[in-house]
Amino acid sequence: MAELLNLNRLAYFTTVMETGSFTAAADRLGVAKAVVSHQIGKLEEELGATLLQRTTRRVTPTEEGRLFYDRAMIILREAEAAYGEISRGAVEPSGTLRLTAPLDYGTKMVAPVMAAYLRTYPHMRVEAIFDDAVSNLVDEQIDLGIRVGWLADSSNQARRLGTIRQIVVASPGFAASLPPDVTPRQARSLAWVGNAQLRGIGQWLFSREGETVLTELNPVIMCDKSPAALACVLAGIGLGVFPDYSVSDDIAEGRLVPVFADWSLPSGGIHAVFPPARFRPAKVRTFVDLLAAAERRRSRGVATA
Amino acid sequence: MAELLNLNRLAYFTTVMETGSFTAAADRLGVAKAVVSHQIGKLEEELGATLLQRTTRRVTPTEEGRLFYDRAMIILREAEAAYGEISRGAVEPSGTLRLTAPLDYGTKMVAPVMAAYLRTYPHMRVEAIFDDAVSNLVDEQIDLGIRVGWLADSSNQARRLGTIRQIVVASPGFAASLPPDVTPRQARSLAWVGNAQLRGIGQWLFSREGETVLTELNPVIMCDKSPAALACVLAGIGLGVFPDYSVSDDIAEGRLVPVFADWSLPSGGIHAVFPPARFRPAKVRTFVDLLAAAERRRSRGVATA
DNA sequence: CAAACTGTCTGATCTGATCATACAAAAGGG
DNA sequence: CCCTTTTGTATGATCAGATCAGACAGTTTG
Repeated sequence: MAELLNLNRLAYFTTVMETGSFTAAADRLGVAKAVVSHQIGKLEEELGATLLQRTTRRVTPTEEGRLFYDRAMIILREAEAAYGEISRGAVEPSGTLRLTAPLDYGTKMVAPVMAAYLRTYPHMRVEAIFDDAVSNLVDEQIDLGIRVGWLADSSNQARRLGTIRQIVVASPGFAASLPPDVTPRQARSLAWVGNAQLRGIGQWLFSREGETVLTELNPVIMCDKSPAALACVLAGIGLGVFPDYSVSDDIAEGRLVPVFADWSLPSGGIHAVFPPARFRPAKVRTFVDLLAAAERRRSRGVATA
Repeated sequence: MAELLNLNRLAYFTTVMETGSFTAAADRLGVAKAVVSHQIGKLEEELGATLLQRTTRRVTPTEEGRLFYDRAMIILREAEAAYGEISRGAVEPSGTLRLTAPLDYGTKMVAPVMAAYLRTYPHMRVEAIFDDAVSNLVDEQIDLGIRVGWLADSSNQARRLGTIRQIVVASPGFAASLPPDVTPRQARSLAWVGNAQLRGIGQWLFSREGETVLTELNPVIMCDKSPAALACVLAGIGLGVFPDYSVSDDIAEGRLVPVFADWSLPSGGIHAVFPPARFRPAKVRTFVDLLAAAERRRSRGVATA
């Protein structure tokens, strides 16, 4: 495995074969005649065979030359195809996109984007892993991770797609049972549905026009999965804190109502995180663009609602 | 057709893929780690895509990397095969040997060597052009030319295979009709069969132990093909001058007898001439070796006869 | 926490590709 | 037959880029 073949010389050789002249080949390649002459000489030396019979006037291939030309052309075509395929993949999505997203955000936001993505790029394949907090993008060979909340990772590159607001909601029935002038200050005395998915379980910071209230909630039920917690709130068990995207439909259709609507909780970010790489494949870039657009649409919708 | 792809980097990449490590790849390639790192980086830059995910601890291919590896392996295998095929051709005969030889020498000497050659290298093909004085080896794509007599060409490389002696012969019947003490001095008064193939038609220089006779012959028949001239002599029309190889059989079997046996005519050379080339293919080299051996055998046979 | 190993970076070095020019040989034109 | 043009090659200067040795930061392992 000692000596490497210098494959770059193949292009010189095939060009000479095609043009039938060193001078013409040099022109086409944009180098000096002497370079072509030298490179062909080196190639012949490597092969230990004469490829081209050169009179001062004409250059004709030997039998070896003709044989080698066919092989060289195959190699170059193959190489061009390989380079093209990969380089095109940098422009146009191709292959399989492996992504991961939190379950609730995934079902609400990512799944529709996946559908749109597959409509736009029908020959793509998508593998989605809907799980909260995936360990390692590199080990799992994941192209794209969606993280909602507050980024913990540091080594991965990330792009912010949007913002989540956390909203306190209750079923209309439960909301009606609350005192009309209730504020977060009475939070501890109310019935809460806890959601282990969101951080800051212990304390929540409510704020309104510079006025802030830091309070502990008092979960009467603690669920470790968002959909379960949501189901509890829908059932009228108590108040719950959820990211806007997961309750917006229920609010719009009257199944839930916001509570403390003029107060706000700390907002988190929605981030796309990528494994460390010099270049971002098109399949990832386009998907993230789609998702970001969906996020912008959503935030406008929320803003106007 | 502007930018050339640097195909040499493919070997770096495949080695990293196979060893699964930059360090191991560097070892196998016999270069520094930094070189491999740099070359892979350049390759990824050329492609505009990341091929290998590298943690400090492990290196895993991306989807593009795995895809590209397959293509790269095909290319490298193809290249190795192409180089091998040609390089092997420099050691072991392969392909087609195109040769040219004079008709008479060809039928007597070259044809048997061709037979032996094909027995030794059964997968070879030979194209023989039996014609006297072929114009241009390069234009006709001829690998090997046999020239008998006196070399005129200058630009081609040549190798001397042997010597021809020219012999004056006659049929036994015609020889019997000659005066027993006839010498070349009486040449002009004898009946000659002319052979346009041999040069020096006009005058012949006979020599014996320092004694020389320059004389003109007197052709009663002039043939432009050696075999025809030979047929005339065999028919007893007159004396003829022929190269030794073309009459040795007839002499041995008594159909012809030498005349002026103790005189000699200018001897010529038998040469193998080659088109200008840096390297001589094995198919040519081996054939010439065989022919040279046959010539040595012949000259010994003549010497002992 | 230390040791070993990873891939990458840095600056010096040097191979080898490239260039501009000159040249010999051959073909074509007058 | 001379002259011009065009061929591929030779030459020496120049420069890009490959290579190397060593240092480095990060991770895994014990």
